[in-house]
Amino acid sequence: MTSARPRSTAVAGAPELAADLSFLLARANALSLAAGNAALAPFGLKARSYSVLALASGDARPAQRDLAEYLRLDPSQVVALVDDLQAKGLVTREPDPTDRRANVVVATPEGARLFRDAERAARDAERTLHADLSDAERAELGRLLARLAFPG
Amino acid sequence: MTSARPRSTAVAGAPELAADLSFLLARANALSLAAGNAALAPFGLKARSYSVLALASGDARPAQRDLAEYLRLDPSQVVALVDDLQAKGLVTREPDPTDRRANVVVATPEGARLFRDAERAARDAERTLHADLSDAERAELGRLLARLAFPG
DNA sequence: TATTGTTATACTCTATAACTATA
DNA sequence: TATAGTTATAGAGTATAACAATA
Repeated sequence: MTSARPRSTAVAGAPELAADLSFLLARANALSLAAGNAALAPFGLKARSYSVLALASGDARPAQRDLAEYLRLDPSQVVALVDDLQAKGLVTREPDPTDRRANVVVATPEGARLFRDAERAARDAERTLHADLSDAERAELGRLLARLAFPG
Repeated sequence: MTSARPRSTAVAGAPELAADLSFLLARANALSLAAGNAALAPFGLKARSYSVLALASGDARPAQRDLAEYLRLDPSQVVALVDDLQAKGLVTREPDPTDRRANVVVATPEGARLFRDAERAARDAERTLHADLSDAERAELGRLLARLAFPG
């Protein structure tokens, strides 16, 4: 017979970290990332590759350097992510007419289609994970997080 | 002469991810983690070891398994973290009188002292990072994040 | 001179399985 | 039979430096 594990409860109420925004951010992100990766797995994507595909599917026509900045990745990591997506036929590297050093990353039609399907699954998973927040609270959280994520 | 990089701006305004709570969470966390690790480096700590030291400094008397659950780490990672802190004389492993399998992790006096100093530095760094949020907004963000971080 | 993309390398982090001692 | 801690190991993620082509 297992006891009710009172120690665990004590830790859960510990004041040392519960008031720490950085810690809450880290823990919420860990849960979100795990749920997101699980939702994206059937599409052969992870959070990273999904993000690259998302930006490649839009109108921004990002160079790899833009992806690195926006996603806070090292340019060398972007190389590997784009290599992988390109090998799967989901994105292409197009020469940037205004800068011959740069590759513009663009989704193929299949890539754009897969992104739309994956996006729906990701949104559903997020909705489930945040089920106990109201729409207004989700919107407020998004506004506050955006100010932390994009200062200045 | 460098141009104003209009592409970057276009990506920053891309609607594909900007509305994605998971993405905002990931990006905000990445910035927070980088700032936190930088602030903790002078103390020989990182976010992980700081969190362990924080819980060991409180009254919770956590077993390693409690630390693993609360910090969302694998128990084998906790072993390495506690080994490191113990080698530095900041925490000790005490036998749990109620369960001879379990080690209770407790801060030494030096550990508790270092934590207090590190905590101040971490709080200052966080305050700087979140300078454009009001106290009320910070509190609201904490409430919302706590509900994501500790569902149920 | 500086920047984009690339490669190579090393380092950290993470996930998994197996083992021991206890429960 | 299950759990706490440990060990080992492999894989993923991250950071760094160097290079060729181009700006």
